[in-house]
Amino acid sequence: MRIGELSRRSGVSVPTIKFYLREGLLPSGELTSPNQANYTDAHLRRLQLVRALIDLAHLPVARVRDVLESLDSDSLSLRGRIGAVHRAVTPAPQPAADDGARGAAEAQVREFIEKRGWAVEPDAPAIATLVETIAVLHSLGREDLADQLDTYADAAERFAEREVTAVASRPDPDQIAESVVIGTILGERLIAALRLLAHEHVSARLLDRPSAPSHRTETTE
Amino acid sequence: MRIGELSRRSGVSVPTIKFYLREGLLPSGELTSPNQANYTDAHLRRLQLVRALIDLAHLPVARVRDVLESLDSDSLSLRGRIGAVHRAVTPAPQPAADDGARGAAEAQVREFIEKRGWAVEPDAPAIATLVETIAVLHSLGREDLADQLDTYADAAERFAEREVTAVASRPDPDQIAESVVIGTILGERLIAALRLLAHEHVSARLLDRPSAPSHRTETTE
DNA sequence: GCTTTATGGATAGTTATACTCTCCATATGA
DNA sequence: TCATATGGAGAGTATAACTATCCATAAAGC
Repeated sequence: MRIGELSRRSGVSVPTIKFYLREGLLPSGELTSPNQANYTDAHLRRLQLVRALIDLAHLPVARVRDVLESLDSDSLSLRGRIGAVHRAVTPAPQPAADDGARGAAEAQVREFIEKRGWAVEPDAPAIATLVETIAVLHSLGREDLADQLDTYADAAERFAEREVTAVASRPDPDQIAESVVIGTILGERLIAALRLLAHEHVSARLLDRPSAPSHRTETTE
Repeated sequence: MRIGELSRRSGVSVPTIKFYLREGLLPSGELTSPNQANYTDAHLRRLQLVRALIDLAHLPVARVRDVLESLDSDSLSLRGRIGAVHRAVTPAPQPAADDGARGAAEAQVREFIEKRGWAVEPDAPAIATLVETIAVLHSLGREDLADQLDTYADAAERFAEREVTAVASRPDPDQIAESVVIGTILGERLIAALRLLAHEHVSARLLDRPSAPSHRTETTE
């Protein structure tokens, strides 16, 4: 197919597709003449993935490129791929806590990882995010959340076990690579959305039922 | 304190603080004369919260303003506040799936919520995100993830129960409001970071141990 | 065969966001 | 008293993500 059909089928405008081609988010089609190229279903699929990463996961274009590059390099093992996706997806966090709080958080995280027996590289980008988040939680007085790390980690471990198993069982290496990307990034959105809904449900159950008389914004059930 | 000290103590530059004042992210200090104002520890704290939302949660300034407005309106119940924070935090997702996939996803989500007995408003923003995410998962061939909704929801419910309880037990209504914001937004980062670490750990355990000789981070298989 | 539309490729322009800079009249502090 | 800081307002800047315009050529419709 040519760019027009690719555009129609994906819902992405032709100029935007051209932009993605320039930015390396989409490989160019096979040229049949100097100004005609042939795009395949693989291009369509890739384009859908790009839109998912940009529109749904809100990754910046530069990060999407990083993700896709690691996806296309076939010299990586599954574990290597997972690491590459993590690095592409997790930017080094802007420092948002003061150094004191960060130091304490670092110690807490180190201890936590050791207690858990988690085999992770000490410079994994997620660790920096975790440290910064905990440091901020402490300086904002929500140490209770930071102290529940194990509760969250238990669930995270269960998720990870299922997810890694599911991904590893795919037959085709290309599918594996793509699945890592999709599962890591869209899975996060899924969990976040469900958590918000659960908040609504639980707050309705715990807070409206027992006492409180009339709310306005909400229908009282 | 005056703006200089606020800047030194928060690590935020004076021009940026002025920008936040203009944008309504920070209430102005009490004027003692036409060009002298007095800032308090509450300002410092608010500023730290703003930086956390911007640097750590990557909320755009306009969203931060929405969040803080709902935080400052004291006419809302706890449940109302939670809803307001959700709305401020969850942008309507860009359509990233085709209409067919979205329709199917909508049905799946409706059924799922009913089966769970979750009392949520049908136009909760998280539902739209959930629908769009599931639609994309389907059109990218990862229906297995979308089919595990209950696994994720079980965990989300456990999280929510703890979190809502913790927040509701705060004595001061102002603290409650702020806790909702912090817990909702930073809690998500916490969970996401732990999930990534768990991925690393689990992939090391499941994939390196069984067979493969020595990985270093790359190659082999 | 001829006109209209579409295409690949390149370059320039646009919009939005998040600051950052410059002024100015006034206030503070050494 | 005089350099420095302040509140407030307006203009300027950097970056990201498109969007528009050109052009020579190719395909499609008549």
